[in-house]
Parts: sequence; C-alpha cells; structure tokens
Amino acid sequence: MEKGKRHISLKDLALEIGVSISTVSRALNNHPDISPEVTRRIQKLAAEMNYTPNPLAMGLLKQATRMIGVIVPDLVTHFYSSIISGIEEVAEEKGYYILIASSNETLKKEIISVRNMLNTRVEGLIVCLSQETKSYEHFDRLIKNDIPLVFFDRVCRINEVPSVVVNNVDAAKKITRHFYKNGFRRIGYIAGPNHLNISQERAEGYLSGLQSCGIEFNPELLVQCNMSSKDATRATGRLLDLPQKPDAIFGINDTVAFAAMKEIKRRGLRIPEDIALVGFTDEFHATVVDPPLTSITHPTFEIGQAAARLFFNQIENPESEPEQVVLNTKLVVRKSSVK
Amino acid sequence: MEKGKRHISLKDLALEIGVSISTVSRALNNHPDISPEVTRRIQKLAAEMNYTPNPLAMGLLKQATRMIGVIVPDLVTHFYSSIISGIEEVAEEKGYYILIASSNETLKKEIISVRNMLNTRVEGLIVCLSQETKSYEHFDRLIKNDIPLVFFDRVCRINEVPSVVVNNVDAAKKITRHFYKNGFRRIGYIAGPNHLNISQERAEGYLSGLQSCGIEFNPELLVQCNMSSKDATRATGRLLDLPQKPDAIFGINDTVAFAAMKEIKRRGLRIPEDIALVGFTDEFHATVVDPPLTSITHPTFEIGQAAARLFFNQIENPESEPEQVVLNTKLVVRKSSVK
DNA sequence: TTGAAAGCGCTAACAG
DNA sequence: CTGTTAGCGCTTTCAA
Repeated sequence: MEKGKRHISLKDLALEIGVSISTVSRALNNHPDISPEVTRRIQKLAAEMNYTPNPLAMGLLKQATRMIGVIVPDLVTHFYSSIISGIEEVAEEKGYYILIASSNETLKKEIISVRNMLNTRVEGLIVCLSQETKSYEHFDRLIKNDIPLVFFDRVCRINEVPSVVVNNVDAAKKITRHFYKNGFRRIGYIAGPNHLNISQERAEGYLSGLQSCGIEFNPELLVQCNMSSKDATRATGRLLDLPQKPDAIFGINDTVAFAAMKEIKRRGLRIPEDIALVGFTDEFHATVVDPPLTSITHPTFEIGQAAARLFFNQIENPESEPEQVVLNTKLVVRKSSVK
Repeated sequence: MEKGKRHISLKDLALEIGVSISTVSRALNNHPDISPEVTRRIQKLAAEMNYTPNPLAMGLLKQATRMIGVIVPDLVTHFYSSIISGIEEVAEEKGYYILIASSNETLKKEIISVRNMLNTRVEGLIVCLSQETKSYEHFDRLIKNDIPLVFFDRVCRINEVPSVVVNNVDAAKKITRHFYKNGFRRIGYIAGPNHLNISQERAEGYLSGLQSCGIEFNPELLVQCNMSSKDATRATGRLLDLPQKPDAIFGINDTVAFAAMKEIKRRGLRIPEDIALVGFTDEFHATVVDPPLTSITHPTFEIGQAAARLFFNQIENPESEPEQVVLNTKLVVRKSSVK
C-alpha cells in the first residue's frame, strides 16, 4: 500500500489478486456465483489488508448515509446528553451514526442546524425544539419530502410528525396533589415560555391538580421565565417577594429548579421547612443537591430510545402514520417536599 | 423535481438550463472562464432550487469528509459534554462536523469506536482515554498513517501525539497546601487507577504538597478507586473507617467528589466541620451541591477548543511536531473546605 | 467560452 | 463463474 494511502479499496484487492473489481465485490458479499476458492482467497486478503467498504462510495450509490441528525437545545445538560445516549444505543444497533448539533436554545441556530444537517445528507432528524421556537417552517422541507423526522420533549405538529413526550399534565397534577397531601396550600409554579408544549401541559396539570384539591387558582403564584438560570432566579424572586409567599414551589425543569433552590437558600429560607420545592429533573441531579430534591424524574434514556425507534420506523415504513409515544414519569419523593 | 428526490444535483441544473454539467460546476465555483451572463443564470437557478453540493460526492473525490471523530469515556458527564461543546465550536468555524462516540469507560468499546470511526472515514480523532485503557495499540494505525489524532485530559504517547491537559501536579499541590493553611493536617486523597496520567500526576502534586508543608506522607490516607460512584463510595468508607480518620479529603474528579460527599453525609459527619472536602470538578456542579464545593475547576470549554485547534494544526501542517497544551486550573474556595 | 471524458469506490445489469 | 459497463455527484484535465 503506497504511503499516505489510508484506506484500501476493491481496486487494490483486485490488482493484488489479479481479478476484476466486480469479482472482488461479489466475493466479499458472498455472492453464490463466485467459486468458493476465489471467494476464500479474496476474503482472506481483504481481512489481512483491513479492507472496509468506503461509506462515501456506498452513500453515493445508495443515496443513504446511515447518519441521523440530532438537534438539541444544549449539549451540556444531563437531560439531553442522557437522551442522546439512548438515541445512540438504538442507532448503533442499526449500524447508524448520529450527528449532533446544539441550537443553544435559539431559533436562529436551530434553523441553521437543520439546513446544515440536510446539506450533510443525514437520512433524517431527531429534534428537541429550542426554547425560542414558535414557528416551524424550517421543518417544512423535511415533511414535504418525507424525510424522517422525530420530535421529543418539546414538540410541534404532532399530527404530522412522530414524537416522544412524557405525561406532562399528569405529572404536574401529581406534584400539586403531593404538595397538598403534605399540608402545603400556597403552591407556586415557575413556568417556561407559553408556546412550548411542556410549559402549557404542566400548567394545565397544575391547574387541574389545584382544582382537584379544592384550591382556588391564584394567578400571582404562576410566574414565567425563559428557563435560563438567571431568569429563573428572578422568577423565584418574584414569588418570594409576594406579600403572601408561597409555601411550596415547583419548577418546570432542572435549570429552573436549581436556580430556585439557590435563590431560596440565598434568602435564608429553609427547604422544606419554609418552602417546599419540587422539580422536573433527572435522577442524577435530584440526588446530588441538598436537600435531595423531590422530583418528577424523566426516563431520559428511554426517551432517546423511543425517539430513535420512531425514526427507524419511518425509515422502514415510510407510509406509517405519525405516532406519539407518551412515556410515564415517576414522582420520587425526597426531603425537599416533606416537612 | 421528481417526487422522492430529496436533493438536486448539478445534472438537474444542467438539464434545466441546457448546458453541460461542467459548465454548471464552473459557474458555481465562479470560474473566470464562464461568461458572466451564464454564470449569473446558473447561480440564480441554483439558489432558487436550493442546490447544495453533495458532500458524499465531494468526499469521494477529495478523500476528505470534513468529519472529526470524538471519543469520550461517557456522554452524560458535564465535564465531557462541555469539552465537546468547545470542540464543536472550533469545528463549526472550520466547516467540520463531529461524530461522537462513548467508550463507556471500557477499553473494548474504545477499540471498537476507533475502528468504527476510521471505517466511517473521519479525517482524524480527538480522544479521552477510557479508564481501563493501559495499552495503546489501537492507535497505532492512526500514528503510522499520519491520521490526525489528539488526546485530552487522559493522555498517552505524549511524544508522538499532541495533547491537551491541565496542570495536574500543580493543582493537587495547591489543594494540599490550601488544606494545610486552613488548619487541616490529616489530608486524604482518593485517587483513580494508577496507569492514568491524571491519577499519577495528582498523586505527585499531593505528595509534593505534603512535603512542602512538612507533613509526612501516610500511605493509609491515599486510597484508590476505579472512579465509579460505587467504588468511590467504598474508597471513602475506607478512609472514614481508619482509626485515625482524615480531617480533609480530596477526590480525583467529579464523580469521586460527589460520592465522597454523599458518603460523608450519610455517616452523619459534617462538611467542613468534621471533614473538609475538595474536588476536581467543573464550575456548575461545584455550586449546585451543598455545601458548595471548593474545587479545582477545569476550563472545560477551553480544553475542547484547544484540542480542536491542535487537530486542525495537524490537518494544516502535517509535518509539525506533536505539541502539548497545558491549561491552568483555578482553585476556587467555597464552604466545603473552610471551617 | 464550453463540452466531453476520466476517475474517486462501489454495485448491479448485462455479456460472455 | 467472471469481466465489462454504467452510473451515483462532483471536479478537472484535455479538446474544441
């Protein structure tokens, strides 16, 4: 093999053995036409020379790259990286690679990422919408051309696009009722932007939970933030500044819950004695903080697996109807919400 | 565009305008030979039809995929995901994509990942060794064929392969001296596997720190673990079971530090009153736990950026000597180590 | 100023 | 049983 040549090709093998390229190709694919003897020799040489088919050539030929584009709001949150692990596991089984991009929670970067990934010829996308995303035209091209697409967690167009979500309404309701059962009555909720399904659905569960406990909804106790740490801290502040403070708070996600925890502590209030706190988080973070955080824990790895399965379902059954997978969350009670 | 056709090609444009494929190619590359008029028409049509060059075809032709393989011990630790963000940022500037794989801290998966990524024709690899890795033959093929390779954090073959590390010796020494200055004398260290440079170097800094404070090294106070949560908990237990417990402990990384923190608390000991604790962690986690953890914080994003830059340096200057970038860490003092 | 042809690595239809 | 040819999308000589 000449210097600088990093991968060998069918041609190299053919030259070496003195047969044609197609014979080599067939031999390696165990085509029955080729004589056992020749097949054996070719396969032996291929193994010795570390031959592996060039995916670029295969991709060109078959118009299939075996790559999935994954776009998440950020890479550094455990929630997303754990979901990505789940996607990767299923993708690997199928011999697919994943290409990861982060929207940094901005619509602009999300649009660019969608375009870049399509340009790279991924076979489709698995996406969690950015916090800013409330128009969805950048997915039109995928939908129109039947390019596989799956949304998870923050979703849209659920009638056209398969998606994976958790039972947000039910989960928020469970939190509210848990507070009630533990004697809390002024229950606050720190929501995210209104256009996100997760924010809406959790608000809905919150309201329904209050109602089922016979508590009247007090609009002062529902505050919004953009889900950044900073804004979540401010939102927490607004709750704590109320003439009648809440005695319990739940936050829409990890970032919000931790920001709330820090702010509550910073003001010298105790959790759960002065204010109970519950989050929507993942297993890991909930146990590392102090006090351990009662929370709805997301089955993150499973979310990723389910999203990948929906993706391959589209690859394998292009005509199938968009399906929505709803995964169950668990309310895990820890110290932060029980006096 | 016929149905099912997801991307248009030079051929489509050529057919549409009625010129040859090569003319289209030249026009799009602003080749001076093509008449301005034709060039204009072609570029206009290309824009309208959303033409983007097929990277598979380009890759085949140029033998360059513009993809970098990144292999990390795991995906879900903030330390790694943050480093990946840094790599991604630089890669994006250069128009490269990154392909991510996790070794799950096993040598077996690391070897498979290296092979898979090469098979995918990445242009090179950026790697953090798995915890198990103490033989390095699986990188031979890269080194021999001058395929760009960069190690970070856990490194090997530093004379042959460019790498990015932090000033481990100095950092561990700083921790030890910090303990001393704050009145702690029985200082324990929970190390990782001996073959890892980070473990060795931090042990070296620990010893040198002790010496510079005039404390005699007590082998009982240096325990090892495999850096899993479970084993770190056991290692902490061994320190706490000593007839003469340490009054201060530092752990080799995030996982170890948090496991130690949980175990110390579980036994009813207070931090820092009974035992002071310092970790090697990242900014985020150190502040979310309670008490806030004094720690050497890694410049994770910068580690990623530096690794990517070393990578591109190899692409652009194949003959350059392997360089080692050493980044500085900071000791950030928080409650966990000050009585 | 433009077109034709070759070649990157591979498979598959068609010929022997 | 094996070789030849064409073509996936693109760039780049070489010819005109």
